Amino acid sequence: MVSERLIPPTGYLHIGGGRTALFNWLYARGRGGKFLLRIEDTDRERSTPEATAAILRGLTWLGLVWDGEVVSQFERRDRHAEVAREMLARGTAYKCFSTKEEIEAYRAAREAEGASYAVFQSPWRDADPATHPDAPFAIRMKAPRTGETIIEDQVQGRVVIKNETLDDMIVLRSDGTPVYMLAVVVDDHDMGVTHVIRGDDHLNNAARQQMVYDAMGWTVPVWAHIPLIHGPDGKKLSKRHGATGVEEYQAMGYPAAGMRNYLTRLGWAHGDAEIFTSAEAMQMFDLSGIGRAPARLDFKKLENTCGHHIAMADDAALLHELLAFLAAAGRESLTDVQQERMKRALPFLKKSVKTFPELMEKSAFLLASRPIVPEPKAAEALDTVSRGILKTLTPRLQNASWTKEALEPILNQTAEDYGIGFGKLAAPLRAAIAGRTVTPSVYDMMLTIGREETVARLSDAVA
RNA sequence: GGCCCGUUCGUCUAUCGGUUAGGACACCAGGUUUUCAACCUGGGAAGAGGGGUUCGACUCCCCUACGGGCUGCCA
Repeated sequence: MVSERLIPPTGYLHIGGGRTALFNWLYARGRGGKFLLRIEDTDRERSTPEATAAILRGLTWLGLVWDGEVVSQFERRDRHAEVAREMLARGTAYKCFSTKEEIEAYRAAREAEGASYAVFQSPWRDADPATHPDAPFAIRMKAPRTGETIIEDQVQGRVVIKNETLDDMIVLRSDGTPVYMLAVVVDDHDMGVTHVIRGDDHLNNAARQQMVYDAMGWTVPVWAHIPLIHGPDGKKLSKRHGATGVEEYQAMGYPAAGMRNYLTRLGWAHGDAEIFTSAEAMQMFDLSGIGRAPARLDFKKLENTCGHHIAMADDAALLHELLAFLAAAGRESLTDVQQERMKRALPFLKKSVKTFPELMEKSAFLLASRPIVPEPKAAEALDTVSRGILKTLTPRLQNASWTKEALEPILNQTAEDYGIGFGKLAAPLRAAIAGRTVTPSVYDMMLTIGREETVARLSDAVA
């Protein structure tokens, strides 16, 4: 079983969080495990229903379906407090009456003494309960002060932390609310999480969390701390790099399968495998293939990967995803006629396109409706001579069977009649059919829009 | 400041002591072609620096430099 924790502070699924979810998903699904989802919403100011909804939308778009109900960490706060009290009863935690001021004074004093760092050592750690004042208290874990805590990490290796560098972490605040570090451990234990795959910003925290497992006598999960994703400049990914939210990528027109493939390869490798389906990824994915250095986002490679996936996609599924993209991007949807044409065009269009916006761009000829207004450059291709050629061609198309095999001889013959190369004929045809100079193949366009529409557009152009 | 993690072509990476250091993206050149793409062929491009260990280091150890993380009654 595998866990995944996601924090919804800014109301969207960060691309790094998306990749972490993806790794968890691949690992769990590839081994018959469960992919569980928990929203770490104990920070009430940053957690809203909208923020949570955005995260679920992002995951859903990526195709990462989770098992069971989404667990709210905040709603489990009573259970967290219960565990804190149990630690108290077991003697692995104690009541600490030190105030914030006292703690600060302690640290300041140690610093004045020239200490390079100061772990707070509470005077209440071994105090006789009889001396406890009637005052608010926090519950602190009684952490070992000597020895080492060893994290056997599947990605980072064996990480040794000296216990003397860790203070007695507070597990329950003086207002009775649990602290995140306790909540994670309790939730993971209660949910039966066996593998914790998360960002390496939690690597140091793992030592303190492991102490909680030990204090409660619980089985420590398998740890795997993966490096974070950085921006193209190597710096931590932030807003100034542009897209950081998963949903932005949908709006930019990247197909989900391509995103998954790219994100899987970002920081993970399996020999020379580059382009693969999620099913294949599940077979190959392993914690040992994860790199230890942070990886940079490379939009060119993302595009290339997406191009492969669009080309591999099933036409019906692709059309469906295209419509979803249009909705996500706030663009106008396709009419029935446009959808019909799109279905005919997809088999050839998908081969040369990397994103949905590019697909739409190349679909301009099929999206357009009569009369086609040529762009200036296209209009130049419709000079008097060219229009004469089209005038000759048009009637020849009237009764032709609408297949490439049937059309080819007709166009070739027309070009020959005028003593011109095929290119000279294709230019005005492009202008008349699409109103542009850059289009898909003239045959593909004609077959897509059909005979009636083709003849009509040609007639319009020479009228 | 302290502690922890990291560093192979521009980018993502392979290599798990012995290789002409491989692949992919990107880039450059050529080819194909009805335009743009796509596609095909070829090319340039890397072990942060310095010490060790070893017959032999990209691989193991140490130091330095540079990145990143943690160090909270935040998550």
